[in-house]
Amino acid sequence: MSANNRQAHSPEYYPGHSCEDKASGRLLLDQITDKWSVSILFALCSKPLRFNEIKRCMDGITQKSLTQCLRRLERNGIIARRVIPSSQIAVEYSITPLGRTLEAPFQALFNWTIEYSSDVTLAQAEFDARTTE
Amino acid sequence: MSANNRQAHSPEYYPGHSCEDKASGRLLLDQITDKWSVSILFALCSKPLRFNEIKRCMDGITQKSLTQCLRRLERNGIIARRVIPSSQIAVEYSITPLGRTLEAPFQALFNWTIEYSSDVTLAQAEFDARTTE
DNA sequence: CGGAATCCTCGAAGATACTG
DNA sequence: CAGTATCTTCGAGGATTCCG
Repeated sequence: MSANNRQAHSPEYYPGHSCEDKASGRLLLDQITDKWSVSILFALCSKPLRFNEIKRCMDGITQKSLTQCLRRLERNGIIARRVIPSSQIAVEYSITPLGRTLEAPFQALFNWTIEYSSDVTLAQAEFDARTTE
Repeated sequence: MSANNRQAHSPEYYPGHSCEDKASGRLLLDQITDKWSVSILFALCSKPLRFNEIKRCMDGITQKSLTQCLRRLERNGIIARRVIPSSQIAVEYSITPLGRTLEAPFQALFNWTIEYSSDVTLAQAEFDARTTE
């Protein structure tokens, strides 16, 4: 807001929040807006899924990446991991109440991609044409 | 270098079913939810800024990363680049109408990080305690 | 001032193999 | 089935230099 002050080492250009909010906010965003997390969260929003079920949805993901992503989401309290004892090991992942609170913001972002994807595509084409000539 | 040895990374389009929407949506999300784009967009929401002004805001960003990020945002039609002829070259970056439509979804996400950061921190502490013992 | 061009590193992500 | 354990590669990102 009132951020006309320019300093070399402590930029204060942020509307309404302090530097720490901004930095930690971005750090947290990095944790949850990565390549797969949004898709995984959406998948789990409808119903709990098992490891390989998720893997099948996220076509192209490796087991390692999926494991890492699920761990991070679990650590951040977004999803829950439940081991189902049976003849074959089964692990069910489900969304937590905290994870539910992310559904709306993510949906808003996703809706944006749907609504404006054509505008973006058009802008890309124009940019590419402009820079190729 | 030969492309033979290189594993083509898996195609992102999947025939037919509902995952396709999410996949393409994710591709677009990857373009705009990267490490710096959100912060840059927020910065430009208040007012247009010049290259080094943005650089000063994004503490820690390198010139190269900033250039790449600005190019991508410009290509996607989110921001506009305007060269101001003067004794010294000046380049002003501003948000486009299309970019404006992203402000609300991003703000929602950012507000989430503010609102629930303590919950996440708590979840992390519990997870770490659980997995250390 | 606002970049482009190089060089370089370092860690994320892939491939593969093994296990409870 | 749901992972772990290694090894390797590869490319994004940092540091530096130069330039209109």
